[in-house]
Amino acid sequence: MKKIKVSNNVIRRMPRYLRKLDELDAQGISRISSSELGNLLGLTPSQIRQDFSCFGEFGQQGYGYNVSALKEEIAKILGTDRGYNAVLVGVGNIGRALMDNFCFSDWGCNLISAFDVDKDIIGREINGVPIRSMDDFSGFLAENRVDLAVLAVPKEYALSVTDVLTENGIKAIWNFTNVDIAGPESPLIVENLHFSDSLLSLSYYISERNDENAARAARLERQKAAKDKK
Amino acid sequence: MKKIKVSNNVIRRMPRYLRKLDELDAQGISRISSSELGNLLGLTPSQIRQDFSCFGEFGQQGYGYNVSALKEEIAKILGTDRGYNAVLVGVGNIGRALMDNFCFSDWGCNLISAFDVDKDIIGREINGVPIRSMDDFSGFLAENRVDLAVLAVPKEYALSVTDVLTENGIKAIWNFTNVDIAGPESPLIVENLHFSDSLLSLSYYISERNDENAARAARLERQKAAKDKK
DNA sequence: TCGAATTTGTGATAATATTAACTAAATAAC
DNA sequence: GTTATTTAGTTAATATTATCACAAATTCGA
Repeated sequence: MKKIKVSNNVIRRMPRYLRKLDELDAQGISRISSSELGNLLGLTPSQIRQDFSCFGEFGQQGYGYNVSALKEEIAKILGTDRGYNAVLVGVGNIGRALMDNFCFSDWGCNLISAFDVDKDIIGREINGVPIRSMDDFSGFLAENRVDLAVLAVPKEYALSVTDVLTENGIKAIWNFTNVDIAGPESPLIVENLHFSDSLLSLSYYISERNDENAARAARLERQKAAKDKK
Repeated sequence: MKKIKVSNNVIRRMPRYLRKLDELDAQGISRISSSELGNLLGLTPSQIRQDFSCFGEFGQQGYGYNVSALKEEIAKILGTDRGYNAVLVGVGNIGRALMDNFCFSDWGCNLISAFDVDKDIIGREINGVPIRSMDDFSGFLAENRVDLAVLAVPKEYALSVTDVLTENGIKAIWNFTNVDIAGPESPLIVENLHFSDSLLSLSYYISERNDENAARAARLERQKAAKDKK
């Protein structure tokens, strides 16, 4: 087991492993080798073994990995057993969708409160989670451990609300706004879900494929023309 | 300008450049150097120049880059000028949030229709976008060019709906379900927005920092104890 | 107009990340 | 019980990515 800092790329793959293992476990599959897992995920067995080796030895030569044990290990590595408390800031459309649909507890997080400025929804509850006024934010934090804030306010407010969060001692933010809320120097831990970045990447890949197809078609066309001439 | 295949990492950075340039442009800043941009984004100037050099020469020695010209170039690289048509499949919470809040046209996409199976919402319109029945999906595709589908159905239906989409000739999917809808061999272009993966990464980084802090505290504690003893 | 100061684009280099090869342990077959 | 097979963990090799360094082009103040 290596003890050096684990790279970003590895961390980004761990949740995928976890999801796949969950799926296999649900299917009643109890044992898997690195090559089988690699086939399922489109990764090389080497990479999988190397990734796991960052955190320990979870397999058995000649056997492979026990699915449910490995699942537990990875879940633990990712911190799902730490019972982090989250608050949602901004109960607009996205925030609402998260409260309704996203099962925080599946991933070891407790969504303990939501906050908004809209008087019409303050005091209500969605899925057992109360919506409080931003005025009560600081007081709430004094009485509750909060490990992360889910930022889902309209983008115009992203920066000012981030200031409020940091002033109140929030150290980690799950950012759904389309704005970069922390500069390179910031001590905040920020995880961005920039929808537009994602869509633009997709747009690029579509364009790339279209261009390839167009080039291929043009080549065929030229060949055909040359043949007809002859 | 290099003509080799542009790497994934580069593509993932391009949208960030675009967003920052948009911001600078809105602030009336017309000129920027790679080092200034690097400072804003936490990247090295070299990397920025190298990234851009994959696509052409957009700068000017001794001057830097013209913000709005560069913005246009990058937008074009990402395909925002191609007028891609998108359809939304699944008008639940997330789908609804996208229709209400996400401005597809800002990124060069036209959301031309949504589809769902819920009779109560079929026939309605949100933000000018009509909601149709999945029964009409195939017919709609016959009459309209559709470049990508936004998949926002409950995860139980993710795979079966993906089958329907591919059967109907959809080649690219923006996937909001928490499920991997395409294996390694699939010809589909899939861009995933796995919320849970993102949250778990955040959870890891929080845990990592907590552990570091705990280790530091323990070290100080030991030092203090040793000193007291003496 | 000139010369110093900028700043790009790029080839060379350094650093990372991935893949392959190897070793040893465990299992399965006979 | 012995042997062939499987397969993890690890070290080495390869490939990819990021950074450095510098020539060439341009700007800008004097």
